[in-house]
Amino acid sequence: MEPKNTDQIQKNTKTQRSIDTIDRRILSVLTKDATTSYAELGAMVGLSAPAVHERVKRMRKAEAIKATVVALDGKAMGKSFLAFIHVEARGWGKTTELVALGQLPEVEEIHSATGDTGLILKVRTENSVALEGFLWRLYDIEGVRSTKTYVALSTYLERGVQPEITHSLAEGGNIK
Amino acid sequence: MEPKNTDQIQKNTKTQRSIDTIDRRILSVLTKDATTSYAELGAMVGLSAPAVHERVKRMRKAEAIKATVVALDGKAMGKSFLAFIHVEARGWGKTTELVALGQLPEVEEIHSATGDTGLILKVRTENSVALEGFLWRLYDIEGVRSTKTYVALSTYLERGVQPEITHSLAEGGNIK
DNA sequence: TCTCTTTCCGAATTTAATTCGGAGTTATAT
DNA sequence: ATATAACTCCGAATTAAATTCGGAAAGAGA
Repeated sequence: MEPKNTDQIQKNTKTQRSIDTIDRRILSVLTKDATTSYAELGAMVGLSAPAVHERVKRMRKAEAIKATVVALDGKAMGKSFLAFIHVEARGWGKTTELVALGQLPEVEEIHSATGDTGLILKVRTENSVALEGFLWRLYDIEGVRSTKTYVALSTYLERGVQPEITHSLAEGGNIK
Repeated sequence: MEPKNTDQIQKNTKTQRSIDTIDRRILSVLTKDATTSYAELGAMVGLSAPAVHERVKRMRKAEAIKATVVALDGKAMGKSFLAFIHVEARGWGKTTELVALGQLPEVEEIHSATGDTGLILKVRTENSVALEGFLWRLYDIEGVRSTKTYVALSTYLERGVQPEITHSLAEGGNIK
C-alpha cells in the first residue's frame, strides 16, 4: 500500500458536514411531501428511521431546512390575483419603508434587483380592485418614482427551492 | 403542466364549508411552522386536538392546503443566484416547450403574464455562469424573441400564500 | 317539534417521533 | 502502526403525537 501524500491541508474542522447525495434525496422527497415518515424515507434511501431523523435534525439545525410549512392555495384563500410589481425608487434610503410593506399578508416576496428597477414585489390579492388599492399605497410612499405591474394570467409552476443542481448548466452543454 | 382548473373541482365536490376565522388562524400558524402539534394548535384557537385535526383534514381534502413541505435555504443548497426572467415568445403555441423548462430544478416558477412579456420565470442557480447557461438554453427554444433578466441582489421577504386578507385594500383606504 | 347534519369532545388506539447504548468506520494524532 | 476521538449508523425501548371512535351539543330545514 503506497503512503498517500500528506501535504494536502484539511481545514474543514469546525465546518458543518456538507450536504451529501443521500441528504439531497431525502430533501427531494420532503420538498414535495414533508408528511413522509422517517421510516418511509429510510426505506427510500437505504437507512433506518433514526439515521434519517438524525440527518434531518442536523439540516434543520444548520438551517439548510429553514422550516416546515403548509402550502396554501391562493384561490381557496380568496386571492385570485397574482402580480409582480417592479418598483423604481428615488434614493436607496427609502427602501426601509418599502420593505415595511411586507407586513401585508398580500405581499409574498420582496427583492432588490438589478436592471432598470430597484425592487421586485410578488403580491397576491383578492381581485384587481385590491391590487389597485395596493398600488395606491405604494405611490403614497415617499420616493417611489414609478412602478410596472405584471399580472400573472396562468401559473404553470410554483414551488420552493429544490435540492438538485443541473451541473451541465455551468458547462454550456445539454442536460446530462 | 396545465394550470389547474379549481372551478371544476369545486363543482364536482359537494358544497364545501367555507374557510372561517378559526381555519385562518390555524393556517396562519401552519404557514410558519407545520410541525406544530394539533394539541398546541387547539390550545391556541380554543379547540381540542381532534377538532383541529378534523379541520386540517378537511382543508387538505378541499385542497385549500395543497401540501406540507420543507422550505430549503438556497445558499445551503448551493444556489446563490436568484433571477426573474421575462421571456417574450413569438406565438403562443410554443409555450409548451418553455413550460417544459420546469423539469429543471433551477426553475421555481413559471407564469404567463400581461404586459410586454409573455412568460415570467423565477430561476435559482449556482452562480452567474449557470444562469448564463440557462439563458442559452432559453434562446435555443424556437420562438423565443427576447428575454430580460432581473437578478435579485437581496431578498427581504420570501414566503408562500398567506391566509389573511387586508380588506381595506379593496376600499382604497389605509390599513384598518 | 323532529330529523338530519355538522362540529365538537374525551377516551382509546394506533402510529410515528425520539431517545439511547453500543457497534462499525473513518480521520487524526501520537 | 496504534490509539484516540468523532461520526454515522442500527435495533430496541420509550415517549409523544396522530388518528379513530362513539356519542353529546348545536344548528338548519321541513
